This record gives sequence, structure tokens and C-alpha cells, in this order.
Amino acid sequence: MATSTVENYIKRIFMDQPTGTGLMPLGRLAKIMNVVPGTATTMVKTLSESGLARYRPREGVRLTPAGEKLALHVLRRHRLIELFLVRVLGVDWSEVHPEAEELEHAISDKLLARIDELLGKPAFDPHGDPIPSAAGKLSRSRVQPLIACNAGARMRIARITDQDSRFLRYANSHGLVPGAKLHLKDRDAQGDSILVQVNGRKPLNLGSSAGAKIMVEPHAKARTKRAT
Amino acid sequence: MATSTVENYIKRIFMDQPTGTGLMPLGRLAKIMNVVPGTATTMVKTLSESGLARYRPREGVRLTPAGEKLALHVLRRHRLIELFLVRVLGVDWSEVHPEAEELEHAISDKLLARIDELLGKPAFDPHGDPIPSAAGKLSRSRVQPLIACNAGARMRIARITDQDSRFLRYANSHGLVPGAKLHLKDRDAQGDSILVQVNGRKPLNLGSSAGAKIMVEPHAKARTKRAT
DNA sequence: GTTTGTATTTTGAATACTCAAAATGAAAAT
DNA sequence: ATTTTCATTTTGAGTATTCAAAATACAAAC
Ligand SMILES: [Mn+2]
Ligand SMILES: [Mn+2]
Ligand SMILES: [Mn+2]
Ligand SMILES: [Mn+2]
Repeated sequence: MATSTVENYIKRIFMDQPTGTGLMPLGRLAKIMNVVPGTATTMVKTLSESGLARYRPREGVRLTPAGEKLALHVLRRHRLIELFLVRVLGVDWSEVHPEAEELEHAISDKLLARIDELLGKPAFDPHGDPIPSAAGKLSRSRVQPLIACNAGARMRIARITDQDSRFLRYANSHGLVPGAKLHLKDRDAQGDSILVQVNGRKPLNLGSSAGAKIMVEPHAKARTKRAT
Repeated sequence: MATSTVENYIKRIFMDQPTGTGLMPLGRLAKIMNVVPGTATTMVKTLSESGLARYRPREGVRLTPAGEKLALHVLRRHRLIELFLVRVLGVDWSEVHPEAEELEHAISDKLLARIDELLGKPAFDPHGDPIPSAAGKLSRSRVQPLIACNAGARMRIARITDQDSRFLRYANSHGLVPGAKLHLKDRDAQGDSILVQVNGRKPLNLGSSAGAKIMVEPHAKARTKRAT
């Protein structure tokens, strides 16, 4: 059985995996995991020995199929738990992440299946992140960050890629939630800001770092089983 | 912060504490925790150093007030989670114990408070075990084992003191659940068995080991906030 | 009072995870 | 080609938890 530490490493390697065949450098992994570089090296060797990752010294890590399978399993638990906490227990979406970070290692498959059923086998978590299926399939929709859109674009928010509690509260208070319709009214390249209008609300200025955290998709495309 | 291992030790020391001022011998603790005796010794020294227990070598352990407080906290989490799983997720009472054994270490106080509210601040878990209050008070009702009752007694089942899945399924299938009214029709000292009638059901024979696991209380005495 | 038997403790070692700091590798700058 | 710089790895050590097996203490039996 994988310890919760191993599960956390595997999950983060999977999530921050550069698309394609790229290896993740261990320095990056160390930063992500909040450990010193030497710790990451040691851990990655362990993962490698247990067949969850492949490790090229001085180059980086990549998950094996077994590692990806585990990562998807943990991710599924994390996201289903988040949605459960929001829907059933009424926890605010800005607070579910740290809870799920712990519970994802403690919940049994049996219980997870019950939660999945209770929620109607949802496809997205409260932040718009896709929930891997029980079989381990992850829907990879081609969404783009809000800052990458042209002025005048009319989009729909697909997901918020930041688990920080303050940012999530801010986003929510301005209607910036998955599913919301959004009009990019203007962009100011020099001022590093964009002007958006969410649903019928007051126009809102966002800096590029905020705009980068909001992933949007074409307006028309309706997503099934939208969450939150 | 106490590790989940420490929480488990403390909880079990509390639960199997001989009433009064008795110390728990470390051999007993080792058996309860499924570790070799030497491990129990080591662990108890650690608990002692962190102020959670007092340890008399060769005699045994006793929790300090700090240890009791922690034990009650863990017990509260465990029992509230069990009831939550039964009531909200529809998990069978015979399966909640192992789940709660893990989740009790992963849930936050905030989440626990939400669950407590959602359940209406219940006083008993699915097995009839009292749930310590948030302040750490544990209602100690004077219940007695079914085998200790006289023939002819009419009682009410207060709790089932066995978390074994098979026994719980058996008990449930015969109506032996907390709150059920029960008539001890006959006892056979030599045959080591008792004859009981639960509610209006067919009389049922129980051996003494089964009868010892069923705690009963006077029929009249209604318990508030009965669970399951 | 000595022997025997059992409970408990000690010792030595293992696994899992982590850090500090020294050593090393390799790319970048000169 | 050498030096500088920075990322990565290695080494040594510490905490937490556990076991196997030897040592010890104590009570029970003789
Ligand atoms: Mn986690
Ligand atoms: Mn999420
Ligand atoms: Mn536990
Ligand atoms: Mn219980």
C-alpha cells in the first residue's frame, strides 16, 4: 500500500507534469512538495524502486503507467471529496481543498463509490476540475486561460486553477465561478490588465496573474454535470 | 500535533481503562494494539514524555488529564463519523467502524462541527455508544450486559459493544439494535444460554458471549437523541 | 530460600521520511 | 580551456514507529 506521502508525491508529479514526454526536474518537485532538494531525490528513488516512476539522474522524473493510475485514483478521491463537502456539507469552495488533501488518503474505495453515487457520478469538482472516472479516465478539454483571449471574446468559465482560499473567496464574490458567462470587454497590454464583465455584473478589472488562473472555454459548449 | 498512532494508543488506553484508579498493564495494551510488548513499552514512554500518560514501570499506564482530553476528542470524532456514515451516506452499521478508524485522524474540527450540526448534535452513535460532547463530557449511563439480567426482565437495548462486522450484521438481522425492547424470557445457567424476545419477534437463543456484548438498560428510561 | 515461569524492559536493527551541509556534475560565462 | 554558477546528489543524522530476541524483574511454586 502506498503511504499518504507517496500518494502526495505521485499526485503532484502527475498534476505538474509538463505535457508530452518531458521529465520533471527534481528541483521543481522539491519546491512543489516543500522539501529540500535532497529529499526529493531520495523520494524519487523510492518511487522508482516501487515501479511508480522512472528516474533519470540529473534529468528528472516521469510517472510509469502504474504511477499514473495511482495519481488518477488519488485525484479522483480528492475532487469527489471536494464536491461532496460543498454539496452535502455546505462547506465553502474556498475551504474544501485542505480538507480533501487529508481525507483523500483516509477514505475507502467503498465509501468513495457511495459518495460518487450520491452526487450522481459528477464530472467536475467545485473548481471546475475534471474528476477522473472510476476506470481512471480524465477528460482533457481544451480550455485556455482568460488572459490568452482576444478583446471582445465571449466565453464561459471552465475552471479556476488556484486553490488559495483568499483568491477563491474573491472570485466567488465577483461571480467568477465555473459555468459563469463572461465578456472580455477590453485588454490593456501595457497596463497588464483586462476588463471583464461577468453575467450582468459591473465590469471588473483583473491583472494578468489573476487572469491566468481563470480557464475559459467557448461560450456555446455546454459541459455536462456541471458542479458547485 | 499528535500523530494518528498516538491518537490510537490514547483512545484505546482510555476505552479499556479499568474503572477507577487502576493502571493498564503494558502487556494488555500491547495485545489491544496488536504490537509486541516491547513496542508498547517504547510507545508508552513517548506518551509519558509528551504529558499524555503517566507510566509506572512494571505496573502500567494511566492517562493524564491531557491524555483523557485527547482521547475524548478522538472518540467524539470516531463516533460522530460513524453516525454520519450511517445516516447521510447510508453505510451499514456493520461497516462504519473501520472507516471511522481512519477518518477520525483526517477530519478537521471545522468539518466535524458541521457534521455535528447536520446530525442535530446527536448523543449516541449507531452502536449506542455515547458521543462525547464538544467540551469533552462523556455521558456514563449505568447500563448492564444482557447476561447479567434476571429471567423475566424487560429491558431496552442501549448499546452493542462489539464492532465485529459479522456480529453486527447478525444482531441487526434479529432486531438486536439500540432502542429495541427486549424480554429476557428464560436463562439456562448450565446450558450457558438465554432466551430473549425482541419486540414482537420469534424468541431467540443467545450464548453468554453474545449476551455479554449486548448492553441493556431499564425499559422505561427513554434516551434522548437516540441514533440509527 | 531457591527454582521456575511469565511479564516486562532493553537492545539492536529495520522502514519511512526528512533536513543540513558537503560533494559533484554540467551548463554558462569568461 | 578555465572558471564560475547553479542544480542535483550524496552523506550523515534525527524523528517516529515497529519487530526479534536477549536481559531482567517479580511472583508463584517448591
Ligand atoms: Mn494529500
Ligand atoms: Mn478542486
Ligand atoms: Mn484510528
Ligand atoms: Mn461505534
